[in-house]
Amino acid sequence: MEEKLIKEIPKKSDNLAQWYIEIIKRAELADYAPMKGMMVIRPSGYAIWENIQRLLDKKFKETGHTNAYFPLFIPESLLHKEAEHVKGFAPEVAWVAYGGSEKLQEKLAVRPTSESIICAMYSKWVHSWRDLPILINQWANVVRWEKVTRPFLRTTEFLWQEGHTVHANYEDAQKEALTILDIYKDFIEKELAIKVYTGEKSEREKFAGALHTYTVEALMPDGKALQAGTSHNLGQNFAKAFDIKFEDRNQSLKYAWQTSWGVSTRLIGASIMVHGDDEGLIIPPRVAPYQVVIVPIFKMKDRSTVIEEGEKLYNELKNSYRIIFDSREEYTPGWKFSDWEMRGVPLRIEIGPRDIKENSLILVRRDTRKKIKIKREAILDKTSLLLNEIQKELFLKSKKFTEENTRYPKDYEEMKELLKTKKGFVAVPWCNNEECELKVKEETKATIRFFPMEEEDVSGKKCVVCGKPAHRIAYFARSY
RNA sequence: CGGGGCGUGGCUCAGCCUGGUUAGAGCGCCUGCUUCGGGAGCAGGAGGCCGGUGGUUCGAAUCCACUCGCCCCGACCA
Repeated sequence: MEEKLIKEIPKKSDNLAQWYIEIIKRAELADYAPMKGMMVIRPSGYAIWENIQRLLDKKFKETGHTNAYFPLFIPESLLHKEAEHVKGFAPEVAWVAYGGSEKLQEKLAVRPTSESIICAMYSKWVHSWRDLPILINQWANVVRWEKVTRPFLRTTEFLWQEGHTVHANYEDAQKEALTILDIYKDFIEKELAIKVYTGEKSEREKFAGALHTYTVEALMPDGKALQAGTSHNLGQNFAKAFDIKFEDRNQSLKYAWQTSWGVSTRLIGASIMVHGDDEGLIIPPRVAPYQVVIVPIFKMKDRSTVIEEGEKLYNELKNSYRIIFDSREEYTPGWKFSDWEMRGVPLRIEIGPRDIKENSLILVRRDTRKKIKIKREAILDKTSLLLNEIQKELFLKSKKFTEENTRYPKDYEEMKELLKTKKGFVAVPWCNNEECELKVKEETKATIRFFPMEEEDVSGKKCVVCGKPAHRIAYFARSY
């Protein structure tokens, strides 16, 4: 039992990076495509994404957003309209220069994000204050020519949603950006069971062309932070560049205020890393492709009875849960146990002659791997109860880890020591000076991940690096 | 993009240093029988232009050059 069953995969605790890519391949979430930096999201991985889409999309709709779809290609001239934006994305844009054998008059960028093409359309659609707000989201793929790639965490092409909204004033845009930030936090904590911090990005780290960038940051088991989602108040930067103007109630012409925000398939990567263990994946019940697996156990003479009872059980549960009945005969029960554990199915039901005779069932939680014997008739209640408990406890575990690895050093020396030995987040008073930020980066490789949303009182406190009066609390960490 | 490592059946690898008939193992896969409450057993079987290109040689998985891909560690990013 204590012996490691998954062969050929390093222990998560020994080598997170290796474990991560091996488990993705073994659990068939994704596979490497024959092009550099690209992957195929296989059915098991895509099912998680579909669950993420379904749950998030519902929240977007509830808050007044609608979906649309904009083109994959962006003419070079459009991409260049907002100066900061181009500068930020230029190194990682893929270009189309030919249509068939004809050289194009103007190169087309494969969208690295869609601000420019969407803003070009918005400038046609926005005329009056009555046209506002525009609250559009799109589910799409984008391409960024990254140098270093990792499945789900950073690939050349990835799937995401990007919301793009237009408002009549700063306050409305700001409110939108923060509403979305809350949706992201709530979603990641409740559905993906990952503890996150929310905060604002520093000038250096903010989105190219944004006024404010807000972020949702999660801590991975190796102590590195992962940006799990971002929400930007774009101010009027894009409106000015793309000429998005409207006439307000007082008949004066105003530039519009905008936001954009997104989360990507990176969330799947975060979930894999945060919850998995040496036996494989642990997928939070709320997004698991299969929430329950039924494994029948039988000797040949019991076969038909057990299969029959198993099917009955399956039929009872199939309308309430995503469930699979693994009646394959070419594998032994023990093999199936390990296989489904590796694939991260949160709950397993074992049914065999003994259970049928005793009118009972064995349930096994993926996270604790504890066997629980229950009355046959309690199965609906118990399934619901256990899935909820697993979901909750996965989050509590993530929360505990994140909080235990968030530290408050007294001075710069201690901060450097913590970043070197313990990793995780360090929260320190900060002067808002980029020089100090760069110094920390140089000496510790850590960057400012965010300034927390809940403003802390820093009066009388001094910047941990330079000793000048502090403006805010900053959370530093090494990051993905 | 710099430093390091690795490419040999589906997977993990041996063979390479010191070139020489038919390229090996374990796992997986296929067939059959027996099994089945934590990765079952036996018997038989299929599957490989040794990442690619070029060179050296009578002869290359093995030596040389180039190239592509993947992983790890650093500089940039969801």
